[in-house]
Amino acid sequence: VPKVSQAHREQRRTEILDGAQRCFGRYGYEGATVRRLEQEIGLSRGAIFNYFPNKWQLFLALVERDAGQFPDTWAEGRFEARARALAEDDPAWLSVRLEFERRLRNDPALRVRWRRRAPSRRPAALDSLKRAQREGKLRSDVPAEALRAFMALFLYGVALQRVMEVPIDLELALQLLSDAVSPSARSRLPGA
Amino acid sequence: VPKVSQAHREQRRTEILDGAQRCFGRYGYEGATVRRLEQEIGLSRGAIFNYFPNKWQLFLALVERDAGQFPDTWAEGRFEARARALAEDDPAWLSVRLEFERRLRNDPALRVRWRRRAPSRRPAALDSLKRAQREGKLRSDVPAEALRAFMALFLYGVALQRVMEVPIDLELALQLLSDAVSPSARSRLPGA
Amino acid sequence: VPKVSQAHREQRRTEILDGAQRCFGRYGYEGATVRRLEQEIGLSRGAIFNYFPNKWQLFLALVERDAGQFPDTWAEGRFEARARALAEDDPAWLSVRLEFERRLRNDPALRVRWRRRAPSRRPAALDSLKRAQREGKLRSDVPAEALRAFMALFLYGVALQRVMEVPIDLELALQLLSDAVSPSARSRLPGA
Amino acid sequence: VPKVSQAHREQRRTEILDGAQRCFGRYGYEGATVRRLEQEIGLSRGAIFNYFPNKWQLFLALVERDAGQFPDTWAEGRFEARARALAEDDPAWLSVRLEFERRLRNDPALRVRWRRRAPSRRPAALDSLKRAQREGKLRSDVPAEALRAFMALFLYGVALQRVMEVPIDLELALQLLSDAVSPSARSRLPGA
DNA sequence: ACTGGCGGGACGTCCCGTTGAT
DNA sequence: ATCAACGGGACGTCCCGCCAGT
Repeated sequence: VPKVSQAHREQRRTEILDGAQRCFGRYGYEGATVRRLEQEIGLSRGAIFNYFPNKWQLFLALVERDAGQFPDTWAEGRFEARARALAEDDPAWLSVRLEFERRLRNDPALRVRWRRRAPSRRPAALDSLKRAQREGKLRSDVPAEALRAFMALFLYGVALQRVMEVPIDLELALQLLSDAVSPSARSRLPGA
Repeated sequence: VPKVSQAHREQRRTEILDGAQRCFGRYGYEGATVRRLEQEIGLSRGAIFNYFPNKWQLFLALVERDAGQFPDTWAEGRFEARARALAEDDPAWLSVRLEFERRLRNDPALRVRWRRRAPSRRPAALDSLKRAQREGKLRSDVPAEALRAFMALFLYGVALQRVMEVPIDLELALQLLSDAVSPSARSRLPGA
Repeated sequence: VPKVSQAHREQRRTEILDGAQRCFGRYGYEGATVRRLEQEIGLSRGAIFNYFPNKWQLFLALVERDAGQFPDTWAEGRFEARARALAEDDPAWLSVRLEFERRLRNDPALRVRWRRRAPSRRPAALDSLKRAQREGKLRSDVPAEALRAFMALFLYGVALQRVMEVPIDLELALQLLSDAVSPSARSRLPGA
Repeated sequence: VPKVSQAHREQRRTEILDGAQRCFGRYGYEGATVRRLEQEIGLSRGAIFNYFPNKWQLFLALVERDAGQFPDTWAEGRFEARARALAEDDPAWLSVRLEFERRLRNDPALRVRWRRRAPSRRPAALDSLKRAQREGKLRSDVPAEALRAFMALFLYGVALQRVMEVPIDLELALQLLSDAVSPSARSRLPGA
C-alpha cells in the first residue's frame, strides 16, 4: 500500500523541480550544493533523493522539463509573445540550460543520449513560416529557413541580453525585426 | 633582484591565463579544479599561485582580460567582421563570461566592484552609429540607440547560437539584418 | 489482541533471523545495509524493526541464536560428525561470529554483557572425554583438558580452512587426529 | 625536483600501512573510517591519499604486505616457531585477512585478480615435508600432502583460537601433533 | 622559481531509524 | 502489521591553498 497518493507524489516532484530550478539557476550546477538545494526546496536529502536517484538526474530531469521553453520551439503565431516572455522571465532557466550545453559540448556520451531523446522542433516551426510566406505575411525572396534562423537568432539575442542584464527596448527591436522579414523588404546588399 | 626578467614574468602570466581560459571554458569555474588547471597550464600549484593569489583571482583576471571581447564593444565599421568572428570563435570565453555574469547577478558586492572598473563602451558605439545615420548609411526614422540595441542583440544571438551549436547561415542573417537597418526600410507593422 | 497468532510471530522472527544471517554472512555487519537486509529478508524496514529495535539488536539476537553452533560445544560422541558438518556448512555463520568477536575484543562493555549470559560448555565436554579415557578409548597419559583443547583446535582449524576455502581431505585429517589421541600413541618428541 | 627523499617516502608508506593495520584490525574495513585511520596513523587525509589512491587500495596493499604471514606459507623447519608466533601475535592481522577473505568469497572479479598475483607457496612446503619423510623424520604411510594439510590445519586452529581468545596450552598441543605425524604413529582407525 | 607533501573543509551519497499513512 | 516518505548524521573522496624543501 502506498503511503501517499499518486497526486501527492507528482506534486512533490514538481516542488522539488521548482526549487531545484531556482537553486541551479542562482548557483550553477556545482554551486548548487545538496544543502542549498535542501534549503531552497524545503525538503531534506532523504526526501529529494527519494524522487531522484542523484543530483545529476535531478538536473537532467529539470533540463528535460524546461526544454520546451527554448527559443527554437515556439508555437505558431506566438512569436512576439514568446519574445516578450523571454525578456521578462526569470533568466535562471537559461543559466541552467547554458550550463547543460557546456556539458553537452564536453561529454560526447551525454551528447548522443540527449540528441536521441530530444528531437528538434525546427521542422514544425519551418512549416508554419512557409504557410505565412504563401499567405503573403512574410517575404518570399529568401528561404523560409533563413527567416526561421533569423527569428530564432533574435530570440537567442533577447534571452542572452536578459541574462546579462542588458537593458533593451523590446518593442522597437520587434519593429526592426518586422522590417527585416516583411514582404516589402528587399535586400540592398551588394548585388541587389 | 628577480631571477627572471620582467618580460618572462609577463609571458608566464599570459601562459597561465591562456591555459586557465581553456580550462574554465571547458569545465566551468567549479569544474576547473586546481589539478585540471595545473595540467592544462603545464605548471604546478606553486607556480600558478605565485602569479595569482588564488583560483578566484585567477578567474577574475581572466574575465577582466577578455572583457573587451564582448559584443557591446565593437570597433566602428567592423560590425560584420565582429559577427563572423563570434560565429567562429571558440565559445569557451563566452561560457566563462556567462558563469561570471551569474555570479554578478547573485553577489551584490562583486557587482559594485565590477561596475566600478568596467565602464560600458556603449556611448562610443552610439556616436559611430549617429554618424552613419547622418551619412545616409543607416535609416534615420528610429533613434540611433534602437539601431545599436538591435545590432547588439543580433551579436548576442550569434554568440549564444554558437555556444549552443545551433547551425546558422550567417551571411543570410546579415543580409536580413541589413534590411532592417538600411535607410529604405520602413516599418509596416499594424498601424503603419 | 494481536492480529496474528503467536506462532506466526515466531515464524516471522525466524524468517528475519535467517535472512539476516545470509546477509551479515555475505556482507559483514556494516556492509549489510538495511536495504540489503530488506531485500534478503523480503520484508520492509517497518516489519523488521517491528521485531527487533534496531540493526545492532538484530545482529546480537542472531549471534546468540548461533552461539550453540560453535566448536567448543559439541555433543558427546559426535565429534567426527561435527567436524564433517563444519567442513561443509555455509561458512557465513562463522564470518558473522568472527565479526562479533572483533567487537567483543574492542568493546569492554559488550564483553561483560556477553560473558555474563553465555556460559562456556567446556566442562561438559571435558567430562565426556574423561569418561572416554577411563573406558580406554582415549590415551590417558595426558590430561583430558589437553585432549579437549587439541580436538577443539582441530575443529577451529577445519572451520577456518572452510572460511578461507582451503581444500582439505577431511577423512585423512581425522585419521591423523585419531593417531594423536588414541591410547597407543606415545610421545616421541626429543627427550621422550 | 622531488620534495622529499625516496627513503622518506618509503618510511611514510610503512608508517601508514602500520597504522592502517592496527585500525583495520581493531575496527574492520568498514568500521575503520578515514577519520579513525587519520588518528591511528597520525597523518591527515591529504597525506594518506597522497600515498594510496583510496581506502580500498590501502587495504589491499596491507593485505598484500601481510600475505606472507599466513599459515600455509612457512619456512622449512620453522613449524613450531611459527605456531608459537601465531599464538602470541597481535591477532589484528588475522582479522584483516578474514575480512578480506569474505570479500574474496563475494566478489568474483576480486577473486581472479587476487589468485593471479598471489601464488600459493604450498608446493615448496610440500617438498620440504617429502624430504623429512625420506629422512625418517615424518611418517611415510600417508601422503606428504596429508601431513602438510594437517599441520596447516593445526596452524589455522591456533590462529583462530587466538582471535577468539580461547586459552590454550600450546606446548601440549604441539606434542599431540607430533604424535600424529611422527614415524611410529600407525593408524588404528577401522580397517587398520 | 617552482614543486608537491600535507591539513583540514566540504561535497555528493548512502545509511539508519522514525513516523504518519494504509 | 506493514510500508515507504522523510530527516539528518556520517561516510569516502576530492578539493584548495599553505609552506617546507629543492
